[in-house]
Amino acid sequence: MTNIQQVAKQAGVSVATVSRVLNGQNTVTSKTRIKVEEAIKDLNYEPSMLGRNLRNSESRIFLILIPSISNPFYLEIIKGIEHVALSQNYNILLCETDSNPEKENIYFDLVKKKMADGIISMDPAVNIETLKELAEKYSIIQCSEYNVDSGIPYVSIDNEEASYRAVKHLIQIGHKKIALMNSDEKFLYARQREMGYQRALEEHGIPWNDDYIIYTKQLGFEHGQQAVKKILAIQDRPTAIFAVSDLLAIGALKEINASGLHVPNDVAVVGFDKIDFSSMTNPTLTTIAQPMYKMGTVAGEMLIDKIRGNVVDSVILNHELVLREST
Amino acid sequence: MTNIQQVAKQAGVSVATVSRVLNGQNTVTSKTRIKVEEAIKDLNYEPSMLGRNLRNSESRIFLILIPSISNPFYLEIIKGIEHVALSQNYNILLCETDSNPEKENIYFDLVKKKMADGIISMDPAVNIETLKELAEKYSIIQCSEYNVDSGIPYVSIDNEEASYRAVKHLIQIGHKKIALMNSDEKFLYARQREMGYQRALEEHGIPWNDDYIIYTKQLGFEHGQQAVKKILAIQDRPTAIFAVSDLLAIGALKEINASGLHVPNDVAVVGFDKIDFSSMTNPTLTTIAQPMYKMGTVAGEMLIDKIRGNVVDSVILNHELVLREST
DNA sequence: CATGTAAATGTAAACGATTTCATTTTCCTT
DNA sequence: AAGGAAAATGAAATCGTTTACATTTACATG
Repeated sequence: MTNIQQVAKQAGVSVATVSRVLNGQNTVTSKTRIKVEEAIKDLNYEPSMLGRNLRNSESRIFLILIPSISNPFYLEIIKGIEHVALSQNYNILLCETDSNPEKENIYFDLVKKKMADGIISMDPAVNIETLKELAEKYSIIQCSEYNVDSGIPYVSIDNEEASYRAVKHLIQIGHKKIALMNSDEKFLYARQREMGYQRALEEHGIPWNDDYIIYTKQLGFEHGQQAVKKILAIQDRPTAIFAVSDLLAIGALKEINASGLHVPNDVAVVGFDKIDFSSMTNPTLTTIAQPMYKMGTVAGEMLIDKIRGNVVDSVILNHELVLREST
Repeated sequence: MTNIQQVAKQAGVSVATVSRVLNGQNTVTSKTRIKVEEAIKDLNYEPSMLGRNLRNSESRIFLILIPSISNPFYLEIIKGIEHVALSQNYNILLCETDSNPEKENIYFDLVKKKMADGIISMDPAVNIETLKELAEKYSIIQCSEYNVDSGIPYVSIDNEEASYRAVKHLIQIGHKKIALMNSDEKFLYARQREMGYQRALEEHGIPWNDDYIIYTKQLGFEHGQQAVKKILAIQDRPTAIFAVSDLLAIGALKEINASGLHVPNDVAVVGFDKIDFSSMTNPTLTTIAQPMYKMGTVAGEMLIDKIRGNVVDSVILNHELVLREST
């Protein structure tokens, strides 16, 4: 493996000069620059990031924490992050935590060991105390999932408002018996979305019905199936369901179909996230579109800013209600 | 940031001893080991991977090349790779190439720059010449998608046999007019699966019909929709479709439903890959299960072997036909 | 107690880049 | 041609580890 010394020797200059050429500094005569460039080509030289990283005390790697790689919602965000990262010569290390603290710690260690320059956390189950502690010494951004008290900058949408709009839509097309398929209330977004649901009902004078709110442990397809069974079994059956995730909604869709009921005639369904698959179901799913790609790019930019030592502010992005066949 | 020097000073030993404690070498007295461990705790010391990586000339990072992060097929493989990687203190850098040579090169450069210790390529569109060249100097494994001539070790399944089994299943349940929804023939797996299709037909004396073979540009949902439209428009309409990817099959499913036909009564559908979503569709999809997780772990182990300088052999894993509602 | 051997520890040189500061070269001015 | 300022280049330190080799320590043996 050829190194910078050998290039310097071949070109008849010092390593400092080679380094300057490598980094495009303009204090190099074009004559010597050419000499160096030829030497680089002759020797097939590729500068080692290992040396450079040590010297610069950086790894040029972002850590991205996601609960599950199988949830398509995150993929689009990741693409956004990646775009920004690559453009600034960063790379991303994808870390699936499975909401498992042990795995989480493996990845946190990575930043302590200087293997990563910063973290973008999208894990709602992340140990917020650990994260806070880490944020004192390292650059961290929360994306989509966040915790205000932590003081860690975040990028997200207005969950309360989005949820309000979704439920209002159901009300406007004539529904009064609207179920909420929520995830665990320990998550901020779950509480926010429930508040939006509540506000929409109140505003239209629809009485509150505890039975209409079902909590699921996770956001997966199967959990949607299970939850909808409970909903369909309610005596005064709801005519509409608002699910806080597309995967839940798709699970519901499938189960409603299976039970012989028709979507949207018997039961209307609204999802949340606008994942790719939400347009592939039968019927296609009305859903709240989060600007996922944008969220990714913003998070990426925020992290770079933070790494550079700047103060960064949290950002709230706009969402959108996408009307499709399920309502 | 505290370094090994400071720990050594605090513990009253040399850096060599600290390093030995860090790496669990047994030539250290338990008395001094304890001294060192206390110093580490006192100073909150975390060894820097940057120094260590430079010294060891390694990055402890795997590069994983996938065409598209959105295709769930790859996710399961990645989980397998990750499992092995973590257990051996490696981390994975996920690289979505979009089958774009430019992006591919960005990532290839990473291994040249020592930012990665090896590559697992799953991209069928990878530039095989570049890969071959790279494989002379660096550790590379092909996973799922491969090229025999390249001489680069691979792990995959027997595509021809899998395809044969899928088509045979359709024949056995009474179908004679079986369409093949294939991807571009430039891919080895596409040619292999077509051969299996052909063999099954021949073996059962079913005449070949060129019209029944449709090629799609990509493996996405929309491509399945488009392709199935062509198939349904054929005069002598097929009663069964074998699609070489679940996403294609799911697209077909949706479109067949939309056209008022029934699956499997009017048209039976078989997919390939057993992605998570294939059990969420209506009806659920009969498909070929590839041992994706296993493929990942094997690929990971092969790569580690290769990095260590061993000779590694290619591996063919078993597949499985999963019967569900669509046939 | 001296001696030899094995075990424990230390010294210093890598690894491969960047960068500060010192030195040399260039080139303009008189 | 001499002098001086500015530009180009070089020498050497530095980043934080690991490890080959040298040295010291511990301990058993005669």
